Amino acid sequence: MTRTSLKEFNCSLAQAAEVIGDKWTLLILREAFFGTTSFSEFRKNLGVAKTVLSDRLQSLVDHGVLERAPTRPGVDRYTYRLTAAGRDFFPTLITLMQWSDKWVFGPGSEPFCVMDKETMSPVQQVGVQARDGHFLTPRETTFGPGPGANEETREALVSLKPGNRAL
Amino acid sequence: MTRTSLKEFNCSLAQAAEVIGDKWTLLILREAFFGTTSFSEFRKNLGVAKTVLSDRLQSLVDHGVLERAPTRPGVDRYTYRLTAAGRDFFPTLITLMQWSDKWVFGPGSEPFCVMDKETMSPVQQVGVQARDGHFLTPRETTFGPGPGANEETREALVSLKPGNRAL
DNA sequence: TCAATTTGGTATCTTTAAGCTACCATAAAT
DNA sequence: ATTTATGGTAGCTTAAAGATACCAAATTGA
Repeated sequence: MTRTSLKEFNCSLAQAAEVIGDKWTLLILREAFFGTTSFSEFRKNLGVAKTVLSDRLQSLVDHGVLERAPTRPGVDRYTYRLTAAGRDFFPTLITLMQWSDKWVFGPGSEPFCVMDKETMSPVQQVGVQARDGHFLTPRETTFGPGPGANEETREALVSLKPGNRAL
Repeated sequence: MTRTSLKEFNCSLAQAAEVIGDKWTLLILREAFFGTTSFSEFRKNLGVAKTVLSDRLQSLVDHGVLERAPTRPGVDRYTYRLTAAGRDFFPTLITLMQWSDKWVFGPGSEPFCVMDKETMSPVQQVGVQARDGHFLTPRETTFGPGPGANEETREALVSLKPGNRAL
């Protein structure tokens, strides 16, 4: 009855879910982007239980999203910092924020504003773009096997015939 | 000791986390985008426990991401379909997939490929763009209060001085 | 300089959620 | 007429969430 792990899924989304598919993890990441680096700062800003914070930080370090380093050599104070892989979650977080801004808070009630530092104008709505740059709706896209698709993935894909897309 | 709810957080990310901050929910959403609409199909494709599936589908319906409708009138067979809000998670899911493609599977081992249906060429890497369309790294962005920022949010923002961004 | 506080945890315990098995009524297929 | 699929609910066991207590080292304040 062990909790099912998604590690064996031949699916990128499942792997991402394994890394950040958890409420506190998402908020810890947000804090990291805000510049939080120490255990106590995370705790103060999020109000999360120490045990849970400890667990999630460890998991993020294990997954290569954060790195833990002594704040000063020889002293057991630690600094958690985003790795390159961690910084690459930036579009994900922004997209999630924009979703809530639109569907939870609604236009005119957004708590935060993310801006281009240079011009101080808000960033664009994030979207999926075709090669020529125009934005695509889900209906205008389709899925195919990638180079790393295994037999199972291929089978799953043939069963979703074009007409099967219920979007 | 009730599990802390994020509903009261004046933060878009927290609200999004409340809706999809769960592994199975993310995979259910993926399936919905693949065109899955029935309880048994979700179950077959994901291998998730019925109780958990039932719970997550209900939550997604409650949050307005999916809608449940009788498959045929008067018969208790149901069809789960993405709402407009649900379809708006498309960029989020694609961004997550692209993250794993890069950091978990690596180039050349991607299980799936998302394509523009018209040209059958892969979609672009999703990113955060400035008004003029150029892509922004986290370091090139900054946060400010939005129109819906409350006092707590404003206070949290002043404490993150420019130099405080540890990116 | 000595006490108080902060930091970054771990250990233990209780409550809550995950997920397995069994069951059930209706509907469709054979 | 019997079997199989659908869309669940109930009940149970295990695992995770989160509160509390504790601790040693470092830092601050009087």
